[in-house]
Amino acid sequence: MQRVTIAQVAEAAGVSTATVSRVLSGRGPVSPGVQRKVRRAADELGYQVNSIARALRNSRTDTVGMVVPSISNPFFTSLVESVEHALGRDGKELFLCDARSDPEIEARRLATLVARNVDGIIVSPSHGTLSGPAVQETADRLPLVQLDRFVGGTSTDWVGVDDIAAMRQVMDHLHEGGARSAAFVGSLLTNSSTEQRFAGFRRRAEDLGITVDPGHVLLGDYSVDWGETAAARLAAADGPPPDAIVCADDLIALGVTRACRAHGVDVPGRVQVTGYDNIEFSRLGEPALTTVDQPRDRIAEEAVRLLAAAAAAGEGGGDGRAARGPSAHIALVPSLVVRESTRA
Amino acid sequence: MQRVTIAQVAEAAGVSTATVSRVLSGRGPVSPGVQRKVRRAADELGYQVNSIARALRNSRTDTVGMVVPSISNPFFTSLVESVEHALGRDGKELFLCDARSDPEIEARRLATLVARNVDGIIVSPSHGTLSGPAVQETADRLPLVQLDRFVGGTSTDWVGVDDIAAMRQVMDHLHEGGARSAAFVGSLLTNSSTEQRFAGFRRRAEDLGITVDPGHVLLGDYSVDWGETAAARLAAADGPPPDAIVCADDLIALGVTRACRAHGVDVPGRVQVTGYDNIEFSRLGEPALTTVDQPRDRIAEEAVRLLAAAAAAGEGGGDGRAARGPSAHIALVPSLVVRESTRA
DNA sequence: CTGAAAGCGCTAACAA
DNA sequence: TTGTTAGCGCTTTCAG
Repeated sequence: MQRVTIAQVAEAAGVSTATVSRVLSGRGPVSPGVQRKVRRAADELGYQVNSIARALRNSRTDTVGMVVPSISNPFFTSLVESVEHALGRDGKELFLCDARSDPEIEARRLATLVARNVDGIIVSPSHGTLSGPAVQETADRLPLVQLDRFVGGTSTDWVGVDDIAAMRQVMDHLHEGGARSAAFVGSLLTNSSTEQRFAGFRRRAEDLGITVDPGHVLLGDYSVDWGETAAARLAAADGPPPDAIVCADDLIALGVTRACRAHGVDVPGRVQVTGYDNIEFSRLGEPALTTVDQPRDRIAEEAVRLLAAAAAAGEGGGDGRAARGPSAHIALVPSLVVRESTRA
Repeated sequence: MQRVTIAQVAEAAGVSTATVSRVLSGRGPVSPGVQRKVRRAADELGYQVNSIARALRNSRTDTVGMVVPSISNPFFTSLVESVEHALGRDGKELFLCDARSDPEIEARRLATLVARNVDGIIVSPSHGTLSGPAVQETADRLPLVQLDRFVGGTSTDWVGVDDIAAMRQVMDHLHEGGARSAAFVGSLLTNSSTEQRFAGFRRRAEDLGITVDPGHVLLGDYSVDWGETAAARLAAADGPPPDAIVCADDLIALGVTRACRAHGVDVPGRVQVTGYDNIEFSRLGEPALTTVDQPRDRIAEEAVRLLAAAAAAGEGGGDGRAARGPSAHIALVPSLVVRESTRA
């Protein structure tokens, strides 16, 4: 069962391949009678475009590549869903890649996407510095938008949230709940999310006079396990424990609350805990997490818009990248979702 | 910045495009000296294959398409990870599609994958019957393997677990824990997972003399919300409540245990609860879930193997599909993971 | 061992 | 309105 080509349809309909192409891609004038004939022949033969051939000819694949640090992190999967949805409206497809939080794999993925002639790339870089070269190199060849995280030393469009502002809200809320000291649990400072969130945390803590013991800053990775470990360390440490534990994401916070429960530490009575991202499971912890909601749909929409704009500019303006103006940095404002892990 | 083509490399190296192709694709004999020259030229120009052109020429994309009902279900994301990993070893890429549990979207996705000339398709059909036509039609054109779920009336390869055997283990375990009656919470019986699991549940319950009140079979969808709702309904129903609640997946079970906690129903003291899939979050519930672990890596490996075999058969044996023998049905044996939501 | 040339399936000038 | 033709970038006979 060979695939049906446009030539076979043309023969069956008694017209030229050009006409078939015009009918099926809906471009160019064709008389209604011929249109019907062609369509019928195509249907009968079960014709389906060969989008590889079309892509080669048009040098456009109508596909956008997306690279995320980890597909098993619910935050990224929901971001992927939002992006896919936003692309769907433009009739574009998404080619998804998982970098496994490894800049090398990430670089390979990016190269693959370039080789596959995707029309643009959306990437949430795994590493705050090591991801730089590959991201920049890719951006030199294709429209590229960084999402959520970004990497230093690159000049590309970026869409994400204002982590500093978010942390301000978190700290103010904890302060109102009576927190006088706080701990921070995040990942190693090798990605912009943690960096920014930590910076925001530290800055606002200072403003509010909230104490941050140097031993109360624990950096590991974005996982439930790390949250549990970190909480255990805080419990075991000398000196007074913190009134609040601010986590760089919900997975960590879920681990922290779990460990607190296991050790009989009351949340939020004894210690308040906050997460970040508002993943679906954040309300399932015990107690349900107070967290920061990122406007994923908006983020995705903006990213898709920027990509489309870049693609348009690239087509018109001669040699692509260089033609565009300075890169856009769009920071959306996240909102605090208060649940039961903090004191209202 | 135009993309570098093989022709430019050829010119720079002072050889023909054929030679460049031979060097870069590693096929055909080329003298070492020329090889070096070509490679250097390619590096300097920053050449990268155009896999679209290559795919058109070879009619092979080295890409496998995968369609899952929902990318936000952690079970499927981990299955995706396993598949991607298994494919990576064969130098193949994964094109992932989310069907949003909608057979129509699913059909479109499948058609797109065919149009894109993927080398094969792995699909976990959204619906037990409505997914049929599209899956069968796709399977007539391309190597296709159904994963985890399958759809009636199709003859394609399938890899999954033996749900009946799994449920036997679950029921035996609950029985040992003293269960005399049980409820089942699943999705509407429109996919094979729920069907099989329910069948296994019912059959073993009968064998063991465990009572199943007709009102204690609740069907909704695979979500935490539905689990909560179902638990509330069970609590509100007349008559004696069940000793055990068997859930068709972990999300539902998470919802059920959450609702039990909210209503002050002791798990597993008052009622035992089981999940299915062993997603990462299953151990985070309160209490941690007893569940069924699916051997995802094995499932993924088998699927990839079947796909490769089908592709090989298709190439050799004239007209693809029809040439192959009867389809393979591989049911792996899952294992029970006992945690705290049941009585040991 | 290397080069010339055909062609994968499609679309877009250009002609008719 | 329709057909003819060239060519996207690559690989692969077939000659040399």
